[in-house]
Formats: sequence, C-alpha cells, structure tokens
Amino acid sequence: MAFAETFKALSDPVRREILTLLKKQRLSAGEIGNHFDMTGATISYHLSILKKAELVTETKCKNFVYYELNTSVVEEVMLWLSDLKGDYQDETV
Amino acid sequence: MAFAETFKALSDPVRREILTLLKKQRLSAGEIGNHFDMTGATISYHLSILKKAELVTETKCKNFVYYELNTSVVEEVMLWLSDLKGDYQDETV
DNA sequence: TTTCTATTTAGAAATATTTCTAAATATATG
DNA sequence: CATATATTTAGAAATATTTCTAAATAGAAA
Repeated sequence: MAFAETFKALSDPVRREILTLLKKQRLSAGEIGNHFDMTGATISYHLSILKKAELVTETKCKNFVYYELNTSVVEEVMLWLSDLKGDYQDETV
Repeated sequence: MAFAETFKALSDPVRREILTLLKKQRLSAGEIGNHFDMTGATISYHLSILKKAELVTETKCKNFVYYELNTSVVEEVMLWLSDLKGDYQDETV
C-alpha cells in the first residue's frame, strides 16, 4: 500500500463523500453518480483514483460495476496516524 | 476543524515527512529545511499549509520559529476514519 | 546603527488535478 | 442483429499546487 496514493485519494471532498456513501452498502457507479451534480465521466475518474488507492474494490455484475469500501486500507491509514501520534496501544510493532 | 484542509495537508509527501520529523521533538523552520533538498521558501510554504490545517503549532523564540506536532487534530482524523470503517469502539457518538 | 541570520512573502514557471464533452466499450434486451 | 443502458477512456480547458528566485521582514549581535 502506498500512503502517497491513499492520502491523495482521501484529500478530495467528492472522494471522501463517495467513501461515506459506501460505508452503508455497496453501490453501482451510476448510483454513486446520482448523489452528485457531476457527469458520470467525472465520477468514473474519482472511482478510478479510489480504486488505485485500494480504498474501494469493484465487482462487475451484468452491465453494472459495483463498488465497495475496503476497510483494511482505512485501517492502515489509521495505523500511520496512530504512529505519528505516538500512541503504541494498537500497534503490532 | 476542516477535514478538507487537513486531508489536503496530509496528501503531500514532504508535509507527511515534516510531521514525522516533529513526532520526536519540536524543530525550527531551518532545522526542518535541513532535512530536505529544497529552498527555505518552499519549506515555509509547506509549514503554512500544515499550520492552516492545525496539524502543527508554532512558537517564536529569538529569531527562530519552532514548530510542534498538534496530535489532537491527528486524533480527529483518526476518528473520521474510524467512523468510515464502522468501528464504534472509540467513538463518543 | 549596521549587519547578519532566520523566516516569510510575492510573483512566476512547471506540473498536477478536476471537470467537461464526445467517443468508445461492454453487456443486456427487443 | 440492432438498440438501449452503464460505464470508461480520450482529449481539452480551467483551476490548483508545488517549486523556485528575489525581495521583504524581524530580531540578534557587533
């Protein structure tokens, strides 16, 4: 996992909102797009960045592409922050 | 605290390295600059972004400006991520 | 006060990001 | 097969970010 890509992915408000939507359930690209006043192409661009950062995974079904939150990468980011904070409570080190 | 500014601040590798340096001890702008192959002006720019995001605090002493990590904002980011992950263990909700 | 050191500010150049429209791809259905 | 739906890709425009040099500011020391 590359922190550079992950933090970059998290730095955009649209992408953070997409992740928040995916917190409850997996959604198709179109369903995600419906929550925003943007073209599908733009949503697809943001999804591609979240995917590269491994913050989401995709599953194809019929002619839909479903996206799901990948909590394990979220956890890795939390560990980085936890280490920065100097809190060794939940570290494996 | 504004997550937009905080995540943006965290999204740059130079700024993450500055935060890592400040993990151990507070440092002056010049001491921070010595760790990078960049001009002082560039370091000053990065410090201003970390300061706006409240990830660091500054203290002036003589003609030095010392920077210190602000762990409370780091914790707030961790809470956001924790909520995203759906782990309510350490939440006040 | 003059000069030196530390840091920031201003402005410009290079690069990266975000967004759009239009076209392409891929699958489903009549 | 032809058409409709869902999504992605390509390319361009607008905007934002990162970095530099040069100049400005502020305090310390001679």
